[in-house]
Amino acid sequence: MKPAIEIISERISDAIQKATGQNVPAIVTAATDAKFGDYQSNNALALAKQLKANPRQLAEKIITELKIDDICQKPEIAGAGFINLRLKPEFVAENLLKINADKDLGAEKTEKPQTVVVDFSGPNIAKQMHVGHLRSTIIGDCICRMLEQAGHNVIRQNHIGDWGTQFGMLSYYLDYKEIDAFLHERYQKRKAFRPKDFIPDAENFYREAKKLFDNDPEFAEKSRQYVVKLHSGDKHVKFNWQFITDASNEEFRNLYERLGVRLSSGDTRGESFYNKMLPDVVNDLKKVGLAVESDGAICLFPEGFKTKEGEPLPFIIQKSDGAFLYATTDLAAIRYRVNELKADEIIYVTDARQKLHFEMLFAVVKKAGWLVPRSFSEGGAKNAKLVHITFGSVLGEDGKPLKTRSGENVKLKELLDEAVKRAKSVVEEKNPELKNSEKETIANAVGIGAVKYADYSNNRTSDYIFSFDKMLAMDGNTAPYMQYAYARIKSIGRKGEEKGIDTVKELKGVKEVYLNEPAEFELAKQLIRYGEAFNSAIADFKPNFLTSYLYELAAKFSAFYNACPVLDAEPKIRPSRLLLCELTARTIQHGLENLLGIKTIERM
RNA sequence: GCGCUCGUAGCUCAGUUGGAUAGAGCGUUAGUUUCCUAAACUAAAGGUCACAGGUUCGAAUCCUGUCGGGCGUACCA
Repeated sequence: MKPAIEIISERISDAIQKATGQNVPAIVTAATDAKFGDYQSNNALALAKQLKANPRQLAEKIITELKIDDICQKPEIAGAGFINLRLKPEFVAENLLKINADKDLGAEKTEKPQTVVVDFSGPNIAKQMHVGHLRSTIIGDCICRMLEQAGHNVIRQNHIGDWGTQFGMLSYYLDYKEIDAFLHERYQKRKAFRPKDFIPDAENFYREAKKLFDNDPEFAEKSRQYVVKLHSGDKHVKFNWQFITDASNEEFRNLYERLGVRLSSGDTRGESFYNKMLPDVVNDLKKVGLAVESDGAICLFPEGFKTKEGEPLPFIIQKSDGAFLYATTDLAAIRYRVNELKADEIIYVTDARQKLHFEMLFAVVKKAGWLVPRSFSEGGAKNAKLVHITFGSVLGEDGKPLKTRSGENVKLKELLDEAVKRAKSVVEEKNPELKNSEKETIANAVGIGAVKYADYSNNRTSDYIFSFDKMLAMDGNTAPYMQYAYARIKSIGRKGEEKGIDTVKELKGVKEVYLNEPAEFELAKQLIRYGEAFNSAIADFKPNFLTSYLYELAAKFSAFYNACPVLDAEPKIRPSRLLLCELTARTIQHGLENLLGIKTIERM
């Protein structure tokens, strides 16, 4: 089902074609001010410049050709040449019934589904996830959910850091401290010892190992040998590696589940997965003359990148000691995704600091011609599209990157625990009579939802200041406000039952929609715009377009709720009001749960 | 040094790609409850869109420069 704004755009385009012979895309936006109507077209202003015509006269010509009386009232020309459009209540009412019949409430499917690989989250094994992983994980998940909603074939890839020197270091440390024997024993009795219980220890081990690595040359040397051993498949070292990897993955899965992020073990393709492909990556690039040696390292020099000294900036794919880098792994991953996963598009969700790396990476693979699957190298298949989606940092109240008092990264688990704890105390205060299990459910939904919603509601590209107080506030654009609006609607259903009103039956029987009260009409117009909001959110991968739509919806619902009794309405209009409630609840639920992965609750 | 990015109300942030008198929330002030969850609603006050030029019918948005913050810039990811 097409959003109103798209139908209007098409009509405007046609009218311009007829009036001027110009074939231009329509410029239609939501009106900047309610007094100008619902939508406005600014085409006349833009065209007048090109055609050296008077914009108001041009607007006149356009609206005489404009066939839109099935949707809008008579178009008005205002100001310098704006065409203002006001939706007809009949059109809104009819659309309300249409979205009621649509399980996706007007969110459109794409005409050409693509295979899209989304690379996100990417934590490191042997370490707990921290705030630094929050944004990639949840923004990446939201992007996947939106693409899936649009009908694309989405392949999630969790590029975890499970290889490299830091692991050799840790693995050797286990032997050095004779911890491995302990592990072996425990690992045999898995039931009594879950690998994830090991993670907090692993982190301390990691810290100590790092200290030794930096200060003890012998330890450092041994660590490097362990990397080589792992590389060559040494059974003992491999065992240590596997144990830590399993433990970490279990920990990650727990967090993803809590966060409502859809990432399973099947989506994991860590650095280790690509390890065996790395020599070929380097050799193939050498063969075609793109990779050359420089200061002992194997590098590529994509055009347009400079060092501090103004020299060509290298993209290093093999260090002078022979080791590979993340650049090498990323190259191997692109090949795998293009050739094996058949990606039409690859999306990377990382923080903005990695911008340069991805610009260089993309330049290199384009030059190497790796974006066309090998089986199509004679031509035919088109280049896979590469996209780097960036985001800003999470800052503390002091405006600096969020850290604990001791200067460490804040653990994601602890952050979520705190949010849930705070939500719990609010529930205790507001609704002490609820069962404890329900309080827990509410606290989890609200606490975790608040953290996610706060992130989503900020512009993805800018930094934001993390504040429990703000994200858990009941006023404003927050998860609790959205969840509260939802819970109130659900409460109407329950109250109706108590009063002996069969709301389900009345809803099924609704044939006519009454939008006579301003609050009803405003809410209805917002409801039919869900598809429009979805389209703009997915176009730029900006979740904040969705949250601001949902917030406006909830605000309009609250105004309606205050102004218009539902259960006590006259029998004639009650079904119509129930429909407004029902559609609001479904839209909030669809947006929150399907697209943002935030739980709604029946009661709070 | 060079590159990227940001600077919008006291605070936290939007601003749909160049449109009309720049919008929300918090906070402040003033109201609303015999009524479906007041975790709500209604309204008011609050702005040199960092600064200075330029482009044009029109600029928070585009171009140039200045000031200020953040990030990146050859073997970490």
